[in-house]
Order: sequence, then C-alpha cells, then structure tokens
Amino acid sequence: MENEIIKYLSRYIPVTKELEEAISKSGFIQCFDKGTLLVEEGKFTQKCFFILKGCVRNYYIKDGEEKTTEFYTEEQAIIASANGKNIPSTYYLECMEPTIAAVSDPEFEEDMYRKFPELESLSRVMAEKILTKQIETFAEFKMASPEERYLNFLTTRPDLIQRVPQHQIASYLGIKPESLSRIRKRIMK
Amino acid sequence: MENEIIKYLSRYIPVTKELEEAISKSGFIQCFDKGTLLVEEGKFTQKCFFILKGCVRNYYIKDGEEKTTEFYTEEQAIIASANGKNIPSTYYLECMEPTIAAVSDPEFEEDMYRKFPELESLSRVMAEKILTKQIETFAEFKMASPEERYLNFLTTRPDLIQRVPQHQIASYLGIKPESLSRIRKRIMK
DNA sequence: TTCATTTCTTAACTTAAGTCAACGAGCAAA
DNA sequence: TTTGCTCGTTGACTTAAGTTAAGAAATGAA
Repeated sequence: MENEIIKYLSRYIPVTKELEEAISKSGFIQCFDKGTLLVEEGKFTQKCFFILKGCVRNYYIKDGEEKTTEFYTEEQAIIASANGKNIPSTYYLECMEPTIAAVSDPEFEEDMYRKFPELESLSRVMAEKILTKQIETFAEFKMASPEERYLNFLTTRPDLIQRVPQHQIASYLGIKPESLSRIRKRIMK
Repeated sequence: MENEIIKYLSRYIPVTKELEEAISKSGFIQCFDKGTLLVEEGKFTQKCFFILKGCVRNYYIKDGEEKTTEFYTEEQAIIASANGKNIPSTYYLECMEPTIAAVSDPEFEEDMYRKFPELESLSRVMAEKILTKQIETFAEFKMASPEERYLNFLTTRPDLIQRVPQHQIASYLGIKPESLSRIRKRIMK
C-alpha cells in the first residue's frame, strides 16, 4: 500500500529514491476495521488521514442525534480541524468499510517538509485546490433545494449510494430520512 | 496600505528588509470603488484578493436571480477558483464598499515563493487553516435550521448586518428574503 | 424638493419539509 | 428457527419556508 501513495504522489511531483524510502520506512500506512472510530468527540488528536481504500464518515452528535456532514473515500484527505491547538474534537470519524489510510500528524509533516520541501509545495497546492472545491460545493448547497441536492449527489457521488445507508445520506443533504424517502419517490414519478 | 499587509505578515513570519521591499515595489495593493466587479461570470481571470479594507460579495446568477454565497471582509482571502485552468468564472465578485485589497495572480505568487520560500510555508498553513474553518462552517450550516443559521450569523458576523442589505443575507443563509423577515419577527417575539 | 428605485415587511395561499407513529423487509445474533 | 435490530417507507398531521402580490420605508438621483 506504500506503493499506492507513491503512485499518487508521482502524479504531481518527481518521487526520488530518498523520498520513496522515507515514506516506506515511516510506516504511516494503517488499516482499520469497519466501525473503527478514528476520531471521537471530546478526545484530543491531531491526526490527518489520506484514504487509500475505504470510506470514512464524519458525524456530529447534536440533540442526541447523529448528523452526518461528510463522506471521505479513495484519494480524499481528512485534515485535522484541531489546527495546532490542544482542543477536543467536536465530531466523530467512523470507518464505514475496512479502510486503508495514510495517517500523519503535524510533527511528522513538519519533519517531512524539512527533508523534502517539494512536499510542502504540493501540500500548499493541494490545500488550495481542496479549498476552492469546498467553497464551490458549499455555494451549490446553499443555492439548491433538497431535491436538487439529491439529484446533484446522484451524479457527483454515485458510488456512495451503494456504500452507506440512506438515512446518513439524508443527513449529509441536510434533511430528514423521511424527506429523502419522499424525494426519491417523487423523482421516480 | 503596503504597511498593512506587512503588519499582517509579520504576525506570522519575520519580515526581512528584502521581503518588505519586494512587497512595496510590487504595487499589488489596489483600491476599488463601491460597485466594482472584481470578477464576472464568463470572464477569464486568475486573480486572488486579500481584503485590507472593505467588503466583497460573492454571488451567482441562477434562474435569473442573484444568489449571494459569501461575504469577504477585512483580513480575508479570496482564492481564485479557476485553479491554473483556463476556464471562465461561474460567479461574480462585487465590492459592497470602497475596498482596498492586495491583488495577486499565480505567476506573481510563484515568483514570490521562489524568492521567499517562507511565504509558501505561510500560504500552506493559511490554506489549511481556512480549509478547516470552511469545513466546520459547512457542517454547521447543514445541521442548522434557517432560524439557527440566522442566530449563528448574528454572533459570528455581526458587522455584516450594518454593511450589506438584508435580502443578500437571506440568500447567504440559503433562504428567501421574506422568510428572513419572518424569522426576524419571530425571534424578536 | 420630487421621483424612481431598492429594500423590507406583511398577508394570503401553496408547497414541501419536519414530526410522530406504524409497519414490513432485511440482517444478524442467539 | 426465533428474536431483536436497523433501515426504509408510508400516512396523517404540523410547521415553516416558498410564492405572489401589495404597500410602506428608506435611499439616491435629478
């Protein structure tokens, strides 16, 4: 699986022998069982994840209910929200499937950036790319009705329909499960 | 105003004489009249902005209506969404007030990063920080009702109430102006 | 000042999402 | 196999947002 991350990196930067070795040695590729909580509310962690295989769900507990806000799948990065601070997590990250991920933390990253400055350049470019995508997605969400959001979801994340339960998708779309059920019925006509 | 951006930068990195000079000489601080469109739908531009003074509104035109999705004010960065590609803009950026901003583009940034690598490190940290904030804001938006969003807005962006018209705030909250009017009446009791 | 435009509010009505409850299908554990 | 969950659907009802239209208030230009 170290191979996978190197394949990914070499799409963007030349991967030298030294970098390849540093990555292979680091042992930062980890496997998680389905159901594993990578992050829990109230716990302190600064870990970041890059999904190589599997699916991770981001959810909050609000008014005693799970509110799913994001699904991360192959080649997506999960950035630590506890940015350098020692603050407890407000959310959970749960593996929806057996998941393989590159796991890192700020110290490891800083160390790698020192040794391989081109990695920090890549991180900068990636962070900006993900950020613009995120802003665009948020704008679309704001402008769309629940029904439009679902139709949009069908085309942008079709794989997720098979991978996660529908009531979590409802939550992800900002609506109740019963409403999603009715929307589905409506658009089938 | 060059002074302002240097003051901002020196909060995060030591600003050397050379860097200060490069910034002063670049002449990348620009002033815009109220009503100026920094970016227009269909036009090609790769400009980025960092607001020093003023307010910029991001909006789309959908179904013949303006849909406001973001407001940028002092010390906020507006990242170009046309990331390195030659694609036309899908949105507008309008100055809601006379605005002073640091204006840059990818070439200028690459040039500065080459000369001052510490700037790229700072950009990486900033992009990650803005990204995590953005993800959090999006999650809160999804989980909240229109009324909760407005109450949240009152505490997080109180200045905007005085600076922009209410129907644009409605749009920003993902609702119609009439609904916001009713929500305001409701919470006043 | 006057006039026009934009902005906000209100009202009546429609539509769709939320709520509550029930039910059946599918699945897994005992 | 039985039992207990989780999950999705449906129905009846409530609530609040969308729609349409009108008018009042504020703003800005002539």
